[in-house]
Amino acid sequence: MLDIKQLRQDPDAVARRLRVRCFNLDTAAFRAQEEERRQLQSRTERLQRERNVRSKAIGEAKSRGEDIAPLVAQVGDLGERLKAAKAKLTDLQEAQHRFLSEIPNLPDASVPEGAKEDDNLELSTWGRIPPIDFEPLDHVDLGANGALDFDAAAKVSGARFVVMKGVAARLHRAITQFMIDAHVEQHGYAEVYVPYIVNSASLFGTGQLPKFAAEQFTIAGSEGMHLIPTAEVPVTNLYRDAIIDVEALPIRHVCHTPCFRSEAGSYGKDTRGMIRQHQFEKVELVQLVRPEDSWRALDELTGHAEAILRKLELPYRTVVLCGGDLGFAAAKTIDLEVWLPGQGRYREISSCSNFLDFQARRMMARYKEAGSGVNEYVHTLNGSALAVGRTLVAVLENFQDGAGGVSIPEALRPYMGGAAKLDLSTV
RNA sequence: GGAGGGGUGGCUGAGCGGUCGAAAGCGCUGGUCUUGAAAACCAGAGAGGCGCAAGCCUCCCAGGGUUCGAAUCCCUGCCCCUCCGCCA
Repeated sequence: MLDIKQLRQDPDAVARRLRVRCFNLDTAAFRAQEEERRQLQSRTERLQRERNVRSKAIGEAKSRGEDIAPLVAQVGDLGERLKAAKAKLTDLQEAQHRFLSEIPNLPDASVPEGAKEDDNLELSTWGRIPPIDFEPLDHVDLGANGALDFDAAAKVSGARFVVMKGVAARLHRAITQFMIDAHVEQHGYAEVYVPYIVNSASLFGTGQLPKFAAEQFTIAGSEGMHLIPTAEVPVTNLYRDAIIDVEALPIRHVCHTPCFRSEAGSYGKDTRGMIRQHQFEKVELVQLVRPEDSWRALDELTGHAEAILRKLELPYRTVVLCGGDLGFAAAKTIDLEVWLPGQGRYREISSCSNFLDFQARRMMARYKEAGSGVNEYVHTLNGSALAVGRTLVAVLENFQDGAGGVSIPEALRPYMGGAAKLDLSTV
């Protein structure tokens, strides 16, 4: 949620900045709504004041033992007028709130202009794309002997699911454990376990609602309950409606959850393999920090995600998302893209964002500034570190030996019973 | 699923038709004292909105209702706790 004061002060400036992310802000509508709200609010508050004053006078007269009948008679239809004014004001305020709720965050000044993925800006690359002297297979072919069973998944569930078997399932689990341990032991994150079903208030807090209801899986017959699209939602919302002890900042959580996405509107995109699934696992990093620390925190958090790729010896590049590719709540996002030999290109494996106070304002996550005692919004950040399924794909494709086997990166071996090689020929 | 008890400020918790936005304790902030800290003492401070300001308005889980007036009474919903049942 944007600061409405900033909008009131200079709607055109806000609109200009939103154009970087290809969002068109209707400033005329806002101004009209704001003018009406202002008038209605002051009228309603005048009526409220009058009621308060009169009622108080009646109370005082009564305590003195005087006859209150004439005073009560004087009140007349004040109550009715107040009720009517209040109802109109409530409607207007709700409309304004809805309007405000659907405006995305302002992109940071460093965010490049651009409408789509191709306009993202490469920042750096790491690792050497391995010279493969055979025709690399993609993960679907590598797992074709049953390790990655898309047909089984289609039978029990439908499209965009996978069944992993044997060594593939174990590798998936190993990757997860390895990543969580690294963040807890080396990067200073506190592990949390959270519900996979959340209420609407939580989805509103992180920005998935009201605008992106179609992208969520909603539990039928259970009012307002949704499967989480990412751990970001339950973890960040741990601090909804809270005034956090300043000593507790920065808060850093690592959380492993499945993620559920309807992928509405992505028909025909990435239909092969497990790049885009309705259900996938992710190890997520979430930070809540003091406002002055958030940009540094974004660099650090991105570094923590990068550290995983480096330990896994996976070549990758970092890109900064252009305005048009930026998520609703983010002020800036750095994506990590891993090299996939099977596709011959880089694919997103992590997305690290600074939301500034955008989410905090939606969920009233504050801390009390020492000294001044003023309540300030925290800044929130999160990033995948990493998406587990895509990491599995990257390991399989980058470490394939050309003979149906896959060597296991050093870092994962302790989690694979010490094995150095994966045999995918049978399950 | 059955029966009961609750939801009040950062936290605990009192209030149960009118100077109640709310006692008290803890925690917090400033001061006194101290070499410094702790303790003690004094003072301050709930959350949000509108307004240049003076100031005004809202908020005691949420939504309705009764009333001149609701934290307080009534209805509905949500959530929590205890006991019984069922259960990984």
